[in-house]
Amino acid sequence: MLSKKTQYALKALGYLAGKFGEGPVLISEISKKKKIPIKFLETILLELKQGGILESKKGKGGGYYLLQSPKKITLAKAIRLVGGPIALIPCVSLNFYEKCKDCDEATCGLNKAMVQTRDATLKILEKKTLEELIDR
Amino acid sequence: MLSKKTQYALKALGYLAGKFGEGPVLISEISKKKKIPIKFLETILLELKQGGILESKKGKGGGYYLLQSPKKITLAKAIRLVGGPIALIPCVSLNFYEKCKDCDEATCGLNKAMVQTRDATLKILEKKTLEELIDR
DNA sequence: CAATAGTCTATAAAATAAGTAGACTTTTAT
DNA sequence: ATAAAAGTCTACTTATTTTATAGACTATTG
Repeated sequence: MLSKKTQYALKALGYLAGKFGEGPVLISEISKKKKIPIKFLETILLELKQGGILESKKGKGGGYYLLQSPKKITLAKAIRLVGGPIALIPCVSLNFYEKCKDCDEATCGLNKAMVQTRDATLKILEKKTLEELIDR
Repeated sequence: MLSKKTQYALKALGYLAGKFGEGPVLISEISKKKKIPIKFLETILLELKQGGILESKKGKGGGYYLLQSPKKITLAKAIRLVGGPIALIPCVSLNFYEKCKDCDEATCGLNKAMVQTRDATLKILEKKTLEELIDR
């Protein structure tokens, strides 16, 4: 399951995607519209900024905005930035790999099954973009 | 990510799958071979028994064993018994569904993307069985 | 220079996961 | 019968992660 934090991040990004090209959006506006606790949202947006997909502006007229077109940012990328692994077990994660202590990956049946699961998931999450998250 | 508990469960089930038809297997044996803390393993096996895929026998010569052929038990079933949802968000889970507070599922883009992800994952996890987890 | 709005540091509360201890029950073999 | 084996049950404890909050600080604008 995705953490609440990751879900908040995706909702916030969806909102920003809908406002792409319209200048900075207030944290407080996103918080209200998407019902995300504002302080928690602050840290999430900051993380996304440090991850390179958002930019911000301080002072009056400031806020957050997407750095690239929503079409250019995949869900896989967004999830990894705040939520970590997409794979179901560490020994099968591309971006957060950790070796299994007690099993040989070459012969481990669980490993094989999880690789396939990961690939199937990624095939979708790397095709879907933030554009798909815009409210209609 | 699957919890450690779920991973332990799958490893234990893989071990039992390899011994299918050979009578009860000691908890302590599984614990040693699969390096799973024995007390934790006890609770996991009990849960799997209550879930209907394992049976146990007490007393000398006792232990745990699979109730059906390893081929008959899918990974999806095993994961759900101990680990809960396979879907990435609750509003898209078949077995652990929870309604979203603030979004309409019919129009929510995230919902759509997650339904597809879930289906892709399930397609694999419902095909793979415990047989695949047997050490070679 | 005052108001606005994001940033940083620090912490706290809540939930979940992981693991342990020990008494209890059932079964088997002697 | 009875002792040993082996799973069961109840009740904790500890650790980790998640979620959330407070408040001071910094940058920008008019």
